[in-house]
Amino acid sequence: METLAATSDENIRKVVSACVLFKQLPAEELDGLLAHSKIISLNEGEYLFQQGDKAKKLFLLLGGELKLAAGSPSGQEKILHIVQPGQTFAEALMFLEAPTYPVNVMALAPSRVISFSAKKYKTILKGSVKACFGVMSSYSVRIRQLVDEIEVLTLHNATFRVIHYLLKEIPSHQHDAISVKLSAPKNAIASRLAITPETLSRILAKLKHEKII
Amino acid sequence: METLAATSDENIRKVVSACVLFKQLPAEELDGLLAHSKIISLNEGEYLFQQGDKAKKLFLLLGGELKLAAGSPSGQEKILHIVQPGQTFAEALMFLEAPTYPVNVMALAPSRVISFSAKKYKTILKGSVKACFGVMSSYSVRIRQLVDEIEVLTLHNATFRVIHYLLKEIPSHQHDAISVKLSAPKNAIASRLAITPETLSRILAKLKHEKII
DNA sequence: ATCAGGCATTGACCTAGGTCAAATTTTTAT
DNA sequence: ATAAAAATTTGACCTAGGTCAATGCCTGAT
Repeated sequence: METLAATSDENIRKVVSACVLFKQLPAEELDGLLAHSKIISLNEGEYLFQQGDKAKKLFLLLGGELKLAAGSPSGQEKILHIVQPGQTFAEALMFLEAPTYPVNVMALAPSRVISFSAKKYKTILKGSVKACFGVMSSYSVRIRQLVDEIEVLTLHNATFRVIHYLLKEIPSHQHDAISVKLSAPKNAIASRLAITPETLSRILAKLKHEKII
Repeated sequence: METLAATSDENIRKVVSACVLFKQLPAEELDGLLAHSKIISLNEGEYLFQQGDKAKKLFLLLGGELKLAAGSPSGQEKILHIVQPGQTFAEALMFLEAPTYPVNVMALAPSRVISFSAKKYKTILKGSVKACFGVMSSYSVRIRQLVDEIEVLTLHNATFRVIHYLLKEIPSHQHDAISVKLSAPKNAIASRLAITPETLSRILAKLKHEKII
């Protein structure tokens, strides 16, 4: 089940240093950071943290799958992001004043996460412009994605959003793809697209009927 | 009409160096940047750039008011941000590969903008961790705002969004405020909230009727 | 003062997509 | 293999908010 599982210390180091936020760090700094890091295992359905908790750490997913979601008082929730192994998250809060997580994070599958002290990481950043550039790049990308998402959410209807999502799932080679394997449970996709599972089901049925799928 | 108008070179320097992105820069670097900057005047309704244009500059609004908006093929548009004097924009694209503006920028009032070369600015950044920290902080804030906006757009209905917006407009002192002066034309507010002007009008009427306003 | 061209409001109507509930399929556990 | 639980699909219905069109309201120009 675990594809990119980082089990040994050796592997962990490799995964961590492959990540934009860490790849520029000199070896000894990385060691210092790793020394203070903690590995957390989550079962499916378990929460890493909740919306509103004080944000003092940043995380990297080693294996499994996580969802970042915001909940409304009325019980609905919107998935903002699904984290894949090798990706960091909660790293954008580091520079805020008294940061609080804006989402809660739940494991969609048994997962392993490594957590770093935001403070420690910032200290290291002070010594490395290159590392700062890594952070700035990754923030830029995130901002772009968020702006695009707002655009799609507000300017396009549900059917368009579904098609848009499907197209992005096709791995670009084989443009005339026959079948797309949905990488996530349908209700998660629905939440990402800000529609109900029922609507998603109907849209897919409609597309299957009248278009190519 | 112009409140924060920066007319003289003296003033411009002050406005620029008051901004997070520039305040950490050593004087000579700032001079270098200013030497390569250009001041652009826009009449109401004029565009600074359009969605899709190559992004090679970053901007600071000196005076006036701008809207950043994305347009859909069907002619609708969604205002993503209204820029006030002293604020920078398009700065998040600097670190992307072959960046293209994701929005178009139009003046809502006669405006003056100063533009800087993104490349030049990045070069300066390489020499100053402090400046990098300014950039990272400002990106963080932006990311947080965007995440919050997605949350509000997807999890709350139009009425809630209007109330939410109105509350943010009240300047925090005088919590029992009598009258709020809308700082923008109604149709701009509607677009920011991703609703039609008609709906906004109805919601305001409804609130006026049954609640305090 | 008067008129024209925009905003803003109001009304009538409509539709995308939500809600609730039942039926079906898939998954998981025994 | 079989039962129980969960996820998905389908159907009937409803409502928030969009669309289109008419009307009133300013503001600035003649």
